[in-house]
Parts: sequence; C-alpha cells; structure tokens
Amino acid sequence: MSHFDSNICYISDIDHVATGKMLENIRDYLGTLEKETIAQLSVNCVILAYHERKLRVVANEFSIGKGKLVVIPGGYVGQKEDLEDAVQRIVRECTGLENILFRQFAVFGKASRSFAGELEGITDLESDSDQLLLNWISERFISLCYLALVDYSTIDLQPTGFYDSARWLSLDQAHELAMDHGDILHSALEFLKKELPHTPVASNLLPDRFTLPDLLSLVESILGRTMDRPNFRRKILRTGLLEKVGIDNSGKSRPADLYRFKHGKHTTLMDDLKYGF
Amino acid sequence: MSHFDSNICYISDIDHVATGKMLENIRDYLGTLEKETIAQLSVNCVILAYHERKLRVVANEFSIGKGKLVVIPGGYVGQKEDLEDAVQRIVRECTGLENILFRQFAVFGKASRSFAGELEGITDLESDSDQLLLNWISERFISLCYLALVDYSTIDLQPTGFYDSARWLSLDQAHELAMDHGDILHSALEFLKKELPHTPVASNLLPDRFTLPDLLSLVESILGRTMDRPNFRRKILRTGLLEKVGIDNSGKSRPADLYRFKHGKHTTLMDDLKYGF
DNA sequence: CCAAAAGTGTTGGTTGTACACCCATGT
DNA sequence: ACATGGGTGTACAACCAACACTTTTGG
Repeated sequence: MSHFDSNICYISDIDHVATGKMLENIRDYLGTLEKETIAQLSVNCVILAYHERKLRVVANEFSIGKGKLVVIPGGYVGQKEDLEDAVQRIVRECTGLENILFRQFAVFGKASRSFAGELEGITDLESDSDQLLLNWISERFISLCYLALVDYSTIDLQPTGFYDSARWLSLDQAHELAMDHGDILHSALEFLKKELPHTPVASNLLPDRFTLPDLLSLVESILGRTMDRPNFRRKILRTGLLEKVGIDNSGKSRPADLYRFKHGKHTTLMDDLKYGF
Repeated sequence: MSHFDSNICYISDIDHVATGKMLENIRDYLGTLEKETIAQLSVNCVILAYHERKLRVVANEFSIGKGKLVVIPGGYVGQKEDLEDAVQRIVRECTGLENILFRQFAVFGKASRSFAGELEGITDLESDSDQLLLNWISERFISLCYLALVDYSTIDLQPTGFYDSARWLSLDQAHELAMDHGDILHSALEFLKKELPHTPVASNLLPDRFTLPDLLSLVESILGRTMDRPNFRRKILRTGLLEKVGIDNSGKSRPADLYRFKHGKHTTLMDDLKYGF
C-alpha cells in the first residue's frame, strides 16, 4: 500500500501516533497527498447491504483531538487513477470485495462544504499533527458519491490498520454521520428507491439463495411501503429472472421455497429489465 | 465579469489576441484561474432543446493554433462558488436564461482524460500563448456533467465575446464534438430517455403552448421509437397535467388543439409524476 | 372531392389490486 | 389442534395495444 493509495480514512491512523518526528511524517504525507492526488476532490462510497430485514450502510470512524467523526467511506483520487478504480479500491479496502458493481448518483460540493464547522467545538487539539490534520480536512471538498450494493453475508468488516473502526450502521443511526454524510446517505436511498423498479438491484443485496418473503421484505424496506404478498410473488416469477433451487426449512412455520437469480440475469447493477414494482 | 467567473470557453477569446504583452496577461489569467478555481475540475452542461422536430444541443467552438475544438459548454468552479451556481452561470452565459432546472447525470474522469490527445496533430502553434493554453488544457480533468432542458424559442445563442462561436448541433452532428464530449452527450440522452417516463420533461423543452402531435414527436425522438397517436393522446390527457388553451391553425391539414402544462405542475425537472410512457 | 393529419371509438388481452382460501410446519 | 406464515385462486378494475373510424382543414 503506497501513499498513492491513501484516502481520508488513513488519516486517523496517523493521528494516533505521538508527535515529534511523526509531525514531519504527517507533513510528508499530506505533501504527498497534495502532489499525487486531485486536490479538493474525494470519492465517497455508500456501501449498502441487507441484514436481519434491515438495510445497513458501512461507516468509518476516525478521531481528531478528542473529537470523533463517523463518515461514509471515502478517499482521494490518484492523478493517474481512473475514478472507477478509486471506487473499487475504496470498496475493496472496506469490504475485501473485488469487482463490485456501483453507480455514481450524486455530487456534493457546496462552497462551504468542509469538516471545519463539524470540528469547531474542538479547541483541545492534542498535538501539532491534530492541527495539521484539522487544516487539511477543513478545505472545501467536492465529493463524488457512488452507491455500491453488497451481500452482507460475504463481508468481513474488520477495521484495517488505517481506520479507527469500521462498522455497519442501520438507517435509523444515520444521524450519527458527520457533516453532510447523512444527506449523502439519504440521497443514495432515494436514488435506490427510484432505480429499483428498473433494475435487478436485489441480486446484489441478497445471498445467492433466498426466499421470496426475504425478497419482498427487502423491496418493502427500500420502497418504504408494504406490498401484497401473493401479487408480489406472481409479479416476480413472471419476469423469469428467478429459478427455484430448493426449500428453506429454517423458519418456524411453513417452509419457503428457495430461489436464485438465473445466471447471467444479474450481471449489471442498473439495466432496464423493469421489475415493475 | 471578473476572472473569478472565467470558464474554459473564455480561453478562445484570449487565444485570438496577439502575443507580446498579452503573453503576460495569459500567465496572469491562468495563474488567477489556478488560485481562484478548483483545480482539474470542470462543470459541463448539456443544454438540450427541441426545434423543428429534432433535439438539439448547444455547442461551443474555440481555436488553438490552427486547430479548432467543438465542445459541450463548460467551465470551472470558483473556490467560493456552489456547484449549482457554477451550472447556472454557465447556462446563463450560453443562453441568457436564469434559474434553469438541471440535473447532474454523470462524471467523466478517466486518468488519461485531457485535450492533449485531441491536439497532438497540431505542431504549428502560432504563439507562446497557444503553448501556454495547450499546456493548460492538457491537464487531466474531472468533468461534472449536468443536463439542462430549455425552450428553443426563448433562446438567443449570440456568441458572447468569450467564445469564437456558439451554435446548435443536431444529434447527427455529435461526432464533431472533441475528446469525449460526444460520449457526454450520448450519456445525457440515455439519462433523459430513462428519466422521461417519470418526469414532466417535456414542459421544459416545449414552448408554453404546444400541440399534442408536437409533444408526441418530442417523446418519440427522445425514446427513439414511434408510438400510437390515439393511445398517446389518451394517456397524456389522463394525467390531468395539461389544459387546452386554443387551436393551432398553422398546419396544412386539420388544426390541432393547443395545450399547456397547468401552472404548478411542472416546477421541477425530475419529480415522480409517472407519465407512464 | 380528395389527401393529410387530428381526434374518437371499440375491442381484446394484460396487468394491478384486493381478498378469500388452502397448505406445511413447529409447538 | 392451533398458530404462524408460505403459497394459490379468483374476480374486478385499470391499462395497453392495435386498428377502424370520423372530423376538419388545404388544395
């Protein structure tokens, strides 16, 4: 992992090292960032998954002084790095997943947009490095926002050495997000809600094999309204996208049929299949 | 108009002035751009209109050396300028329109993305200022792309003093666009095609009063397929968005009814009214 | 009168919606 | 047996698509 691959999350790592010679390192580090990445531009990835009948989003935490920020994972874009590669890199670092499907859904870039306001209360910066970092993240930033849908069961969210921590946030914890990252999440959910009817979105959020009640519950939590179970069943099966692959006996009532998406029917995140919800 | 408001189109203006003392001015100008705008970031506006039963897009042209580039209008973002304000500014400069509705639909930012390749053939740069400009626009750029829909009849595309020229391009002239600007246009049209069924898009592209055959023709050219006229008519009128306001006698056969969008029914570009095409 | 283009009517198949009902399991 | 939740059937309304038909203009 070179400095070139650095992203905002790494900063927290450095922040936890004592001052002294390290101060120089931070200068070097920030200097390198400045030279090898695009200034004032960041990529943020809303990584959504579905677990225990709830949508969840990956959040990262990092500390500065005695303050702590909860953010949507993000990072910088290398001068010689494609935007898409930057997104893949960030998602890989957070989840271990390769070749994820994702979509750009918004750009956040108000003139006043920085972490400065967020950190106003923090007058007790503990070190010069804190001050350096504060200056750094107080710049105005343009965030390119991407949505990635992942299968919760395949992900190990071990915080890497670069984060203080990484964890799943359920949507009712969105208010914990710093700056406008709550708005970013909200915007992502609106985007998903709008795209859902035209896309095999669910194939990215569910495990390989799933039941129709699970799929229904997922769709309901995305759309924010309940649907008629029998009608939903017919509508989905009519698309011909699913095939029955067994029976799920884990429930405590009548077993549900297990389905999977037919191979090749869910290779893109946003095509135009028209589920027709 | 201050340097702070500058955008890529202005460059052509400067380019047309002889070298000498002007060379210093260009240095100053580029230096100012560097300080007062966000580096390597630009905003591009696909400004679409509908005229004579065809979709058209605003293009700008500027010269460098003996080369000439046709581009989608764009510009830089001031350090203290909101992204949305930059879009408004660029659209205003091109069309004279204020308070346009628009939507961000894509970001273009490949690592190799610059005008350098486009200008490789041009070895006969006429002046030092050309060379300066070439260097400037050979940087890697991230383009935030916005779609704006406008009413052709209200627009005066006089090239301002800042452009060599500005003109309407019909879609079959898209290949004239430099670099990846043809892709940007294509992406905008795909976006429009996808959003159309959910949005009162037409209210932005048509004059206040229009006939249903006109609207049908517009929809057909966006979707790229023909539709059944009687069914289209019923579907549209059923929405309750239109009201009849007269009769159009300009045709050479049976006159068509004139309609307009009911007030307040077309204030947003992209809401969720579901035309249901 | 005829051609051209706008507008109306009709019909049959498809889809959406609401709800009653039956079925398979755990307790 | 009963509660729970999964799966099936049915009936009506709304909608879509195709196409025949009527109306209003210009030539």
